[in-house]
Amino acid sequence: MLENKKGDNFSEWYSEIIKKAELADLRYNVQGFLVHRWWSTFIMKKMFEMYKKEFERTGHKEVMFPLLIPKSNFVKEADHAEGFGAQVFWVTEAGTRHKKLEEPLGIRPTSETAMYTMYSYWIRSWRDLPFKRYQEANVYRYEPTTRPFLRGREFFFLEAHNVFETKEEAEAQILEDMEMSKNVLYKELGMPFLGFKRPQWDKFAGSVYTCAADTLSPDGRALQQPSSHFYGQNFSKAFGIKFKDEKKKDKYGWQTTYGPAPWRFMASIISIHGDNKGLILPFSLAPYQIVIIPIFFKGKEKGVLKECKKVAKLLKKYRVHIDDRPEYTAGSKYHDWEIKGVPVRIEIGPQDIKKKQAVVVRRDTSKKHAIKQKDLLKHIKKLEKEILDTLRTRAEKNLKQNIRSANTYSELKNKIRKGGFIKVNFCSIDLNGEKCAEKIKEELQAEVRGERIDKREKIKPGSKCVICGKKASHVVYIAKQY
RNA sequence: GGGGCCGUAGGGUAGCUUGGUUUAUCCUUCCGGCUUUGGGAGCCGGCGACGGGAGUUCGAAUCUCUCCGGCCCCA
Repeated sequence: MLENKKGDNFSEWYSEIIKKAELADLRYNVQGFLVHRWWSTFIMKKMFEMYKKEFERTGHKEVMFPLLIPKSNFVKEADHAEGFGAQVFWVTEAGTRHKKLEEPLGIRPTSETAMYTMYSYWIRSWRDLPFKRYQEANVYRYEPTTRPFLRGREFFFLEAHNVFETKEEAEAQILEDMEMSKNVLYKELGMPFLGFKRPQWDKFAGSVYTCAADTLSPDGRALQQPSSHFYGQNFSKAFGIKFKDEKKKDKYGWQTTYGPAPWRFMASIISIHGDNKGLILPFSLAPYQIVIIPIFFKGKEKGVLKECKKVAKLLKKYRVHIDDRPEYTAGSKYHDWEIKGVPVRIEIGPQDIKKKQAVVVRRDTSKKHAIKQKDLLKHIKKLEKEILDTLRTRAEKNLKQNIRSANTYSELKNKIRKGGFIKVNFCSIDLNGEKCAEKIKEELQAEVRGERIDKREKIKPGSKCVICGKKASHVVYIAKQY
């Protein structure tokens, strides 16, 4: 059992789990840069793999771009340069004598300005389009405050950068992005989210508009997961990404990007699925999917261990680990693997050998069953699916319970205190709604997350903005955020 | 970016107010040995620390400044 309870003190619980599950070591002395231990590294690699599969399925090709961006590239798109300016680390000198570089090199805070100089060389014809590329890249941002897996100065990231012939194709990509988010986050990882089109005042620097998936943290705050940006022709004009169309005319490409961050998925995995015993991992992510604990009794160690190996062999299609450390008792091993979130534990002792069975304990419900060895593989297969379903169902129930509506400002004020998403009528998610959003920010410390894009929500005629009382044009969701 | 708290072995702590009998407390981890294992076992022995720098002082874990790092609340 952890010292902090998830429900009582979420922040402390979160820090404790990171330490005790050996996800990260916080003792490295550079702020915002995290040392990842093997357990979290393995989990993140799995999430990268899942995403790479999605990218390949949807016709993206993988590339690798340099970390450093010359200043002259970085400033080409004015809004982007302004939006990211304060967050860029600059490399300005080299060597023991600190020789000054001729041009400052920015460490990518995101890779638009690295990639698009090359895109302008590569894209010449309508035949080159659609042009869909992605890369696995760490990005670096000088963030004022940092938290492990939530906000870092080094951020583990995938970014897709696509170019299309038409606006319509580009906007369709935003929906495909949302589908990828759903496939990975919801289907594979059991993490439900809401898809939003962000208000204009909250869009990515350089974009026309931004869409994003928000998960809900157990402390009631929204956490932005993958985001997509529709760039229109902002970057293609700034970087000269032009092609000849079928009528030999020069045209600028229409662009989108999509950025899922497995690093931040870790934050949601921990907080959404974890409990007071520690992390809970679905099979797809668990470095060890099954841990076998031999129950040694004096003089019977060899037989028990042999039986464990036999069972491990039956389950060889899974990542099985036999924890045969003799210097620890069974009980302490249970705790170790519970904190780390191993989805299934199997106990094998002299009793089980006699009965040709194994004791199977699932991490999500703590239910314990003795299973005959001949049925074991089938049983685990079932558990693999059931555990993911349980996690997803639990999370979904929690999300649904935390979406509420408010018709008046005082109702909003009241409900937002408990956290979650509050659905309201709102004047506008264009810039002229910003004043109302600022009021929400100042008085309620909450944000307008935007209107849903994964679900059509029409506004009823005659509806009024919950803040200013003027005619409402959007149904928006308001939440406190990370 | 604003505010608050904090930094003593691998982890958690006592000591700090009032500078000096401190050879720096206790628990845990770790190492060696014995013993034990169905929900955090026990005994014996051992290793291991005052975040960095500067200052005040006869003397600094203790006071001052500064840097680095961490946590919490808010933006």
